[in-house]
Amino acid sequence: MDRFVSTYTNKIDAKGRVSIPAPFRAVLERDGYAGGIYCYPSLDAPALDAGGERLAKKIDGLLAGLPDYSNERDELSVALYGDVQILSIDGDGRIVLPEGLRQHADLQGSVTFVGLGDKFQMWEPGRFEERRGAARAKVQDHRKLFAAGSGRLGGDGDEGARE
Amino acid sequence: MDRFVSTYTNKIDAKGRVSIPAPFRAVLERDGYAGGIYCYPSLDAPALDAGGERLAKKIDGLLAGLPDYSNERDELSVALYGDVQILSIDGDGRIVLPEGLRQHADLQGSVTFVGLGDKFQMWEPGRFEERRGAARAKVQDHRKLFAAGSGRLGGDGDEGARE
DNA sequence: TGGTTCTTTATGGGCGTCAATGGATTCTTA
DNA sequence: TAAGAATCCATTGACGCCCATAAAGAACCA
Repeated sequence: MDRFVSTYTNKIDAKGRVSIPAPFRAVLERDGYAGGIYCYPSLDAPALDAGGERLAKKIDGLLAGLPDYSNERDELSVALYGDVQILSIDGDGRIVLPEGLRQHADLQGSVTFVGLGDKFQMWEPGRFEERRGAARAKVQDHRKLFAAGSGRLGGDGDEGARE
Repeated sequence: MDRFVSTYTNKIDAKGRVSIPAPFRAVLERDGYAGGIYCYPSLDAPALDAGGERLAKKIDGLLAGLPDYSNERDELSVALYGDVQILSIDGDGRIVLPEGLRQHADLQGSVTFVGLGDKFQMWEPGRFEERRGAARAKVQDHRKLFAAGSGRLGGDGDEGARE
């Protein structure tokens, strides 16, 4: 497996260090680890997005689709690249979160790492719980669509009580 | 045979370990076992859903249709990937249930494994019995309707209590 | 068919390794 | 030289891995 999956919560110590969950580190290494992770404020949430080389390439890909010197490209470049920080991972698998990033996500005592496949996010644990609740509600809404389309996943109507 | 069928109840030991029923393990191995099972809280029941690679691919399939970096994708990712835990299976066919998952399903002393074809669920035995009872009642209702229609009267002793 | 042996499973426990965390020490650079 | 940053070291607790036991089931043989 080479995707970020699952959620973990780790502490920030007095120096602002946080351990990256070991499973995520494993993914990063497989992903062509170049000494650090790419990290930037999420565009639409009080959280940080982060990932390895694959994520960087995806961003490149997005920009490649837009014409050079277009307003759109400039804006996106700034939005995407402008706030990107490369955070180096120390010998013990920890990163230091710079003040700016920490502020955006309102991170203080601890951080929740959320695997999202190609990338992962870092959340203030409380806020993440809220978000998770909302996301679940949304999935419920979409369940009918899933069921109608690509086959059944997740909860199914019969509640498992069959024999 | 390559689907999860039947129900089994196993104990949780002092370390939080549970044996996965051997028949389920056999299915998992055939399913392209990659070192662990995918497990997440059921969206609409106090239970856990779990499965192997096949289940994981279904989740990927759901997300594959959505554009990168859309709000929608992020939200679904949170609910789908973010809630998923990969539980590794030890040499004796056991998994450890993390606190969060255990809470969702209210699991304490033992777990009932319920085969649902592509995946299986884990229930607190008492709760599962309730569900099963309710389901049976429904089945009975249906039977009465059938019986009234076709002449044959229900109400015999076995009450559909087979498995 | 009845009894016996062998295999598989579930379950409990011990132990070594690794990850997370906190603190100390060295290195850089202003 | 002092402040901040990066590296190294130490502790603790969790987790993976191995073995032991017992019960249940299957296969086997008389």
